[in-house]
Amino acid sequence: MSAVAESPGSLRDFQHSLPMELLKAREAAMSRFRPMLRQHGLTEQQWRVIRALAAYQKIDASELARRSFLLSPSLTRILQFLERAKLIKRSSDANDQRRSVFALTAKGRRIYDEVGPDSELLYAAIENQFGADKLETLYTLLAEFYTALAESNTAKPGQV
Amino acid sequence: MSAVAESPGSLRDFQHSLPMELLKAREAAMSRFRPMLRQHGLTEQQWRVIRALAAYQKIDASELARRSFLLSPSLTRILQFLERAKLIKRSSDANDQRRSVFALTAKGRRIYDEVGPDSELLYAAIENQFGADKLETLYTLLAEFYTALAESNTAKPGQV
DNA sequence: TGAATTCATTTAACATGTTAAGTATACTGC
DNA sequence: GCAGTATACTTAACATGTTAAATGAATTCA
Repeated sequence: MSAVAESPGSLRDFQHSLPMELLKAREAAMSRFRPMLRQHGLTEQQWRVIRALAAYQKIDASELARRSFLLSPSLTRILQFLERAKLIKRSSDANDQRRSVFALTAKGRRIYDEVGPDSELLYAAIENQFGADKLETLYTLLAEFYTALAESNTAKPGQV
Repeated sequence: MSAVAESPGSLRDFQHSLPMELLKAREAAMSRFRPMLRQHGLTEQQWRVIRALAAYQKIDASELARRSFLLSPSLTRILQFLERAKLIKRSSDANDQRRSVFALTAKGRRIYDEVGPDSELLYAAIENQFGADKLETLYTLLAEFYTALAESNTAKPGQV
């Protein structure tokens, strides 16, 4: 009984697992952003952190983890990297010595202002290529999926 | 001019970047599979490789990379791991000395037969919770997205 | 046929993902 | 006010992601 894929059209056939389809779609998009980010010397995750910081000025690591959807060990390393690169500045919360709060430096904001437009261009190209309406539908469906499943899940990235 | 998020409802607002939404949806699903796989001593990626091998008996590394959507350096390491764990067996292609071909061992097939049903249960739960029809729509949309973008992309995982 | 090129896989180096454990600070209830 | 517990990170260890380069075997074609 060698388990060659039975019922080839079935939803959960190999190649058709949901996590893999999500991964493939994500990679289709990321393969466009990654080279651009790399030219600015950033990884995808570093850019997510910078964006979060650009939007909120001063937030602590926990909040950053939630907003950039990173697990705290990854975030710790990324913050160390960005700090050494002088793109962000760390200070400590006076009311709670456990917390560190972070903010973009002038250099960090400069990079944000440089990368932002490039990113918008790529998004626009994707929207154009796939169709704005379908993209909207996809966003909605993904959000619904996330919500439907997240309710009964325990731990998720960004929820340290 | 501190760049606090303008137009909060816009499609490309922070938190609403497409790669991140795809990541979140994927994580919502994977957070269910990961603990189950871990109980069997497998990672997600190792399981993807085993599934591919279960479906195709004997395939070379390039084909495996395509079907499990892994980059070749990752696949190399995973194959070394699975080989040491005696779940797969490597042999060399007589017609092309550059290629290695792989197959599940008896032990490998046993694990496949054990994990498969557990995996099906989790899929069924997700299908149940999100709705089979919406899940179908999501699959379709993801495939369309992937196709629409992949055409003009150059390199993708699994395409070494 | 043999130099040049392509192809399949591996190695290297660094960044992130994932789980578990550690450290220090804050909080809670007695 | 202090023991016990919870919280906010950080470190450790191992697996994978990502890019570039290396190695060795096939292929091409002058």
